[in-house]
Amino acid sequence: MSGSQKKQIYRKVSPQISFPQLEIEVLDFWRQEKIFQKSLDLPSEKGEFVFYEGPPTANGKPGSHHVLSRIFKDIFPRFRTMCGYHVPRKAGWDTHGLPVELEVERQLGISGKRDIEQVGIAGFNRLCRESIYRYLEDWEKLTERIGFWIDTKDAYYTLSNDYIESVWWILKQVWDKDLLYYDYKVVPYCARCGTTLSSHEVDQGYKTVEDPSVYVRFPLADEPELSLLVWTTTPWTLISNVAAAISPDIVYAEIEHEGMRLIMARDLVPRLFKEAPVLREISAAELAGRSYIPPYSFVRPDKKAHYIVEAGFVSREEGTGIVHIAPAFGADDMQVARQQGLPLINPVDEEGRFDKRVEPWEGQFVRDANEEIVLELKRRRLLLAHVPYEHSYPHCWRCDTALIYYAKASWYIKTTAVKEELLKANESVTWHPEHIKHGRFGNWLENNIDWALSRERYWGTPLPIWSCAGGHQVCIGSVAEMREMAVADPGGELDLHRPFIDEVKLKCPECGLEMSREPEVIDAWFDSGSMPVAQWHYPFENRELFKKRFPADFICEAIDQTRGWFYSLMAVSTLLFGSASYRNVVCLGHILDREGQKMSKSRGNVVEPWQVLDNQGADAFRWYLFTVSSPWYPRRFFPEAIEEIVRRFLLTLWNTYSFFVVYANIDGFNPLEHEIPLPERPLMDRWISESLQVLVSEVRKGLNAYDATSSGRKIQEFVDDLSNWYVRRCRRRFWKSEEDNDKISAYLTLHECLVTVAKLLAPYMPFVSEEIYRNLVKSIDKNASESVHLCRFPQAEIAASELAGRMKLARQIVNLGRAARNRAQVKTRQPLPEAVVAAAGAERESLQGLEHLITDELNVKRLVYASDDAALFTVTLKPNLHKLGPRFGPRRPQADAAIAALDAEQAARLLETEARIGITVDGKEEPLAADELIVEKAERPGFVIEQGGGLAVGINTRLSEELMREGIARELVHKVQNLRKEAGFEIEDTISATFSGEGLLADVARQFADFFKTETLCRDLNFSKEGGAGAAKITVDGHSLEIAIARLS
RNA sequence: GGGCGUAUAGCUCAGCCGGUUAGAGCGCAUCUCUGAUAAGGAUGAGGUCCCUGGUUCGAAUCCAGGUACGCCCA
Repeated sequence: MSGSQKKQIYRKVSPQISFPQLEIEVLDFWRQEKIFQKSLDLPSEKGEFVFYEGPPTANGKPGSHHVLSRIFKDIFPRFRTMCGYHVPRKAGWDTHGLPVELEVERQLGISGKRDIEQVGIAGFNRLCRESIYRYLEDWEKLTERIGFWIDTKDAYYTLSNDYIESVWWILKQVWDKDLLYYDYKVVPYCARCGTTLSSHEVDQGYKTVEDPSVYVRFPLADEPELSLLVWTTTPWTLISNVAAAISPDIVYAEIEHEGMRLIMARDLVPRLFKEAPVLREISAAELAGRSYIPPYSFVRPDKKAHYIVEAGFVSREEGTGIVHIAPAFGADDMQVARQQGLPLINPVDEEGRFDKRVEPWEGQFVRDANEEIVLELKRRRLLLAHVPYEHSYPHCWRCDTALIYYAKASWYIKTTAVKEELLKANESVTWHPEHIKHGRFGNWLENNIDWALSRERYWGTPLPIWSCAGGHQVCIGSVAEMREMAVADPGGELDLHRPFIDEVKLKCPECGLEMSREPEVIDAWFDSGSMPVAQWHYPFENRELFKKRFPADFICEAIDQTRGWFYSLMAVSTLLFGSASYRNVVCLGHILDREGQKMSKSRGNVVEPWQVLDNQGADAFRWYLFTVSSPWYPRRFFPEAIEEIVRRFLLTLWNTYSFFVVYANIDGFNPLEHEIPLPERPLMDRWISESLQVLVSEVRKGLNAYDATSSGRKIQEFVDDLSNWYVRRCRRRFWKSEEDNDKISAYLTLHECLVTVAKLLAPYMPFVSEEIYRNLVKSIDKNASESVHLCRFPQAEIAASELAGRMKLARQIVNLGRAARNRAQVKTRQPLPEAVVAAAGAERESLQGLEHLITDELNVKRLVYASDDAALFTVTLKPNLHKLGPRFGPRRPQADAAIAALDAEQAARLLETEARIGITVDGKEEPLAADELIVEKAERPGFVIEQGGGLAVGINTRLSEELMREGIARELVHKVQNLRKEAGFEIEDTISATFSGEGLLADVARQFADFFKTETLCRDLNFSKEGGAGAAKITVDGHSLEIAIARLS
């Protein structure tokens, strides 16, 4: 029977594999056969599993950090699909907002709102719309290449009219609940972009900067020789000063310093001055109400100002205990001003520049004026000290300009009114990792402030609020409503963006006057938070669909979305429905570079994903990200790390698979033609099959709990066992010539393992698992699913027995034996007479049936159990602290001593026979049970012994003549195998061999001719005196022989 | 200043409920095996388990305080 004449059942598999190449082929297959669509069309007995895609801003090329979130968004939906759920995956794109505008500003070479308006809003917004699509192709390409199955054909776009209309509807609901209001507030403001930033935007731009901190003197009006000492880090706000705040809880003091009399908090004096005598103490009550001479008087206040007020927020830790108040530029200041009826002085325009009232610095950006203001104060001898102050200060997350706090009117959503509901909604969410729930996210909700919704910008969802000169306002909730109320219906298709929407005038339902739209657009975060509703154009369409797909079972984004999308989703759905829009969140950590720095475009340390995808492939990339560490930990990433994955895991798996295919093709083995029940298969098969079943249930459990990491690691361990123990130990069963049950069992078992592993791996590594599945299953079974992704996820079928433990024991013994052999310095190819295992009765029993495995692996003739330990080992006794610690407590040292005093060997024997032994502690008899002591054995000379894990294995190295000759025979086989390999023969090729020369080697060859012929597939063995041409000379232990081989078949 | 997280071998990471000699992979050195493997195996070098204190018979593990780093807030 020659294998090569049989039909090749499986497609030939090369051990030389290019995974990227393979993946491209699989992608083609998916595309052609519409496998993703088919997976959505599968019968779904478990119902819907709802996934929401957090819309990325396609405002730049995707990087490796996007790969991370996109594959985690992929794995769980794939898994759920295989478990029988219907998992629709609608893509989405975040298309509005400042980033887009900035990109266009750059493109046009303009900057700021004035420029934009000069260009014209219509043209500008048209460019914004176009800019969105520029990178979309890159995103879609990457998405497909990494195997992220998401429906990009049916994506939602936040810029679409339908989407906007849904957002309007949401805002109308909020309006109707009276939660939308317009108010002055001091807000973080980017003067360059001319816009207010929401708190979650501010979060993204903190940077450490150095500002001038100044100590300034405010002379009292009625006592100019006595001054208040005031501290501030924003000198430019002194121009807008209206009051000085003190704390009723602080004791103040009058001090003398360089001839000046100053007032400040008593306890802070030593921090500022080495030597400054306290003249007297002053209570806050004494100071309150007194007037002082303001540092500047460019602007005349319209109300009483420049006196001392009391306020709660004044710090006793920092500064002087007296705080300068500029209501236009500080939230606390504004609050005090409201309470005290103080005026608001704001000589700063919307671009952050002083207006003409501040003559010396007119037109200067306020922060840039700091330095000159400090100098000017110094000239007037109002400045006492000027100390650089390093602190974390917010910057615009996009344009990097330092923000200023600025009194502005804008639209707010009163989220604080639903704070309790937000907290309640959060309780219904399962967070991974758990600590986010009551940590970062929970705290954020606890400290909730109203959502600053409006942006004085251009490219965004327009605020659907119109107002009239009569002071009336309406919020419209649909396009139809707008048309109905319009003075003149715009007719036809209307782009709901600015400037077109601004041209729509409404008739005031109350006074009949013409209403104009409020010019603002809304925060793009509100767009993204609206996606559960707006992606369906709900409630105008898809009412049923929306109900079915709300809330999401699963969402996944990086940790920076805590205050971003995670919050906006939560806030919108709570405002609308009073509940959360997601049930499970996987919150990913950031990807860091080799040095542990966050990857970002500005740092220039972004690893191009294509580099990895082209060299190592998507599966390796995915596997690395899934298994290297917990997904919520920040992880360092560099391309070389992926190479190890390929070598250690992918190739191991691939070669196991290729091993199967090579031999199954030689034997024409088709698993469908055979059936051998597991209990009738050899022990090795039962062992690996049981391990597989344990693996299946663990992986299922893990993925159900959104834990891809530990499940993945377990699969990796299994593949290692499969390759490096099962296949290695069972090789001969595959290439022996008899086609008996033993061989069939091996094939069946390996086939089952590979197929099941392919299915387990499908959500992780969708490409290679597809290849393995299709070749091993689909090619022999027309009725099988055409893709592994259309299969059901494996389910554990049999319970594990004690086999795993037995195998572990055997492998431990093998490990010890190998170590012993190594130390004995005898080549493994040289058979040795025996291995001696010292094992307890129970252990011996559990090794039954595994002995040949050990002898074979160690290449020894027999396995012997040491009947009397004392003959092989010296014995020492140790206390079992686990037991004796609790029992003796503080008396343990004495107990230890008593144990040390025992005769170890005698005691060990006693323990074995009686299972107990007595010691005396503090004059008291204390009987010890066997498990309260640990018996350790040490090597005795004469054997090479290794021990560990309570086991000991000795190798007997005595060599007989016969064993020596057998060793030589194996050496000859080995050399000939190498010759075959070098000659490039196929594994199944038969050969003829001619040995030339006389002496020990030839002699051994004759003696072991049969063995030699079987091992090397030699059909024709000849001996001659003289070597022919092409013969190779081999040498073993100083003896030599020439060998020539030739292919027969 | 506050919150959350992290800190274990040169690198990447495991170490549950406190327990005996703290592990794995990669890398390095020595040896070895091999007709599936780009692999496998053995041994070795390499550790202040971030620091300090506490609880305990016993702490990498629990508690408190601190340091460093990351993210977030003020």
